[in-house]
Amino acid sequence: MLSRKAEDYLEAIYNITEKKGYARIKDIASELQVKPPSVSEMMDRLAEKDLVEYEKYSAVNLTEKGRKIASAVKTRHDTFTTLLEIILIPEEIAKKDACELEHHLHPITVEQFSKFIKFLKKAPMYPKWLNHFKEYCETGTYSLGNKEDEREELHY
Amino acid sequence: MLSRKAEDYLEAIYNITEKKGYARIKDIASELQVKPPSVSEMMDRLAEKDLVEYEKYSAVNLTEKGRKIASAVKTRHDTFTTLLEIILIPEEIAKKDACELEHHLHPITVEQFSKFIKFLKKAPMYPKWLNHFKEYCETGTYSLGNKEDEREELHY
DNA sequence: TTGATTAGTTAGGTATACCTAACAAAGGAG
DNA sequence: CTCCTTTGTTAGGTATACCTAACTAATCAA
Repeated sequence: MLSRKAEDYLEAIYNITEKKGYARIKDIASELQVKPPSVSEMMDRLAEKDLVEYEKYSAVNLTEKGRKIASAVKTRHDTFTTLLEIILIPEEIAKKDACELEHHLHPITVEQFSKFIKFLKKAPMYPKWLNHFKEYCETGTYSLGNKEDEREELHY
Repeated sequence: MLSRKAEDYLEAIYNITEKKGYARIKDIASELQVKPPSVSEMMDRLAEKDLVEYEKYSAVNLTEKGRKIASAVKTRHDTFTTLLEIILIPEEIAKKDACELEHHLHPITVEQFSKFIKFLKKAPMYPKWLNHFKEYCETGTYSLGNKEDEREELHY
């Protein structure tokens, strides 16, 4: 089993490689806010598990196996980013919290969150619904001006 | 700052104390699925931080400070249990995943999840809406028998 | 009240994941 | 082509959180 942190490193390498074609130790260190020796150490461990190709003093590449895991982690990450966006979490916080969420939840839970998001977004009323949630957050009520409206709009 | 695990121990002590009036080392160990020495060690650390009262060889009690933290963690736990229930996660998985979710998410995120749940549950359409989500999970569509219905019911 | 059982502690060890300080390799500029 | 800067590694240390094995305290039963 891969540790939470190992997954973080794979995802970071994946993102950096997407952006600039290759990942150096210092890129990974800066992405994950750790010092280079921590990265070196992790690369040794990931290389041992055949998740990265890594020659000392040169760039790091994901193996096919590593790339698959990274991409799965990224998908989970995107799912949770979307969810946090829906519940109106400020971007900076969402970024951090998506990282917390993307590890160690049961695959069924991740899948259900993903379905839930799709379910919400698919409904044509979704934008309106979202506004109502926004309003609910601000005012604590569903009220939309008058009771008639309220009764109407409650039907979400 | 308190570690994720320290919070787990506090919550466990809180739950056990609620149930049987006092918490023994072995109760905590069995609740958290660890061995007694791990509990002893953690109790020393929690006692040092004034979160538990702990005399060697006797029961453990939360201090006022510890009880406050434990109760806050429990509230978060309940929030996430409810959320996982809404998205139809089987109980056993939900139990584990709520524990994963209850730590280290930004307070704003926890608060918004909580508001989100209240928002969903407050709507009179909530039970029907839940059934539609259930159906969506099973069939992948909103269809409810015929197109007329579908158009109608899409308005969530 | 003593002796076995249960409960808890202590000592020592493991794994992860981080750090700093000191050293080594790579690569560009003169 | 050598020197300097940047980059990366190695060595050694820290903290958390777990474990097993061995020992000690507490408790209950005969």
